Amino acid sequence: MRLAEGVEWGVHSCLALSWLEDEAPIPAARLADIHDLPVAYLAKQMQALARAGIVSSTSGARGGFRLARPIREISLLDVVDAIEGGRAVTFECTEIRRRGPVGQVSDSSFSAPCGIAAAMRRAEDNWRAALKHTSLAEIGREVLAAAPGTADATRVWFAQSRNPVRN
Amino acid sequence: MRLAEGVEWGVHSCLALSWLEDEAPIPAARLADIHDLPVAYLAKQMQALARAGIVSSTSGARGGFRLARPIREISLLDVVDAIEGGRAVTFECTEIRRRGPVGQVSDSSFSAPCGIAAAMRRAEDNWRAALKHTSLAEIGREVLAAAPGTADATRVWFAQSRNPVRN
DNA sequence: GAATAGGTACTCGGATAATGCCTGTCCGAGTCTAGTGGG
DNA sequence: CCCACTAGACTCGGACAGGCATTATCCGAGTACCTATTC
Repeated sequence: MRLAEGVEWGVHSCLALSWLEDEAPIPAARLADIHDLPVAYLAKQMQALARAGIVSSTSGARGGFRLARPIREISLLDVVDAIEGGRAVTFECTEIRRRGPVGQVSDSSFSAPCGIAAAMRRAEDNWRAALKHTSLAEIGREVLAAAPGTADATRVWFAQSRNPVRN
Repeated sequence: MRLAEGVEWGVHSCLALSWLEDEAPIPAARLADIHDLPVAYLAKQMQALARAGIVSSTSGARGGFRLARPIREISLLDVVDAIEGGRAVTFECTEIRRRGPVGQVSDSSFSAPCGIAAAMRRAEDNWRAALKHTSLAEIGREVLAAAPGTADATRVWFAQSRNPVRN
């Protein structure tokens, strides 16, 4: 069970967008350059973030992505759900309790959810609660605490490459 | 992100083993019959449980599986880790923060873990703690509360099919 | 000189292949049982 | 009658394919900008 790595990309990209607080949107290609990621695939993840309303997209020349709301109002859960398509459900009960001879014999009403599913649901709720409680702003602070120069370096690199030399 | 469905099978099988508290081990084929599961694949899951020390296996005629310890001493986390092979890690940091131009520029020591990984780790710890706190005995009680006849039905069916008619 | 129309380049968006993991299956090694023959 | 041996069958264990989700990619639709032409 592994979370899609697009989550990591999405969070880092949102952090970069917050550091590059600029009036102009930033295209996916530029965001991909920052972390040396596959352009097309990151673009796909950004589309997911746009659909979820985390970032807003602008088409055409000088277009790109920008944060749709302050980064402190974006939770880690928002990004996870956006990338995973809302199906970030760790456990899906297949109701095998109903199958087989025993399931046939005990005709009990299965209206109550399976005990396994209930327990898994409780654990998953804890997981989601922790993710919801964490904002990208907090994560950004942690990232900068570990590597303080990152934000400035991002800004410097972006300014230098703003008008790239054409061949 | 979906948990392997073998987890559900493993838990139900362990519950069945606890209900069929018998001195004799129960072969995987019999366990598979209970819930109408693919025999070979369930056997594979049972092997994983055996490797993890949750059940003990006996080879040869009259062989099979039995619980290695009381069911109240088996946590849901034990089963999840056993089936998932210990790699039930929801998030794996690929350290993209080091890649790309910015990562190169900011030569900061990356000894501290990435902020994203840390936040994910906290959420995952909550998840694992909830799973660890839940014993299969509790789940069994919930299952029986929902469908009270299950345990008896399992015992009856097992006794009836103990000496199956050969063709 | 200013405005407008057209062309061009750039960007997102969704539709389309390739890869890896989970699912599913098979056969061989080992072990216990049961039957048989001998003491 | 009891014991040892042998043959048989049963069970687990690990090695071997198939299906599907994730990963990765591409091309088309739309938009803004820039340029050239006209008034």
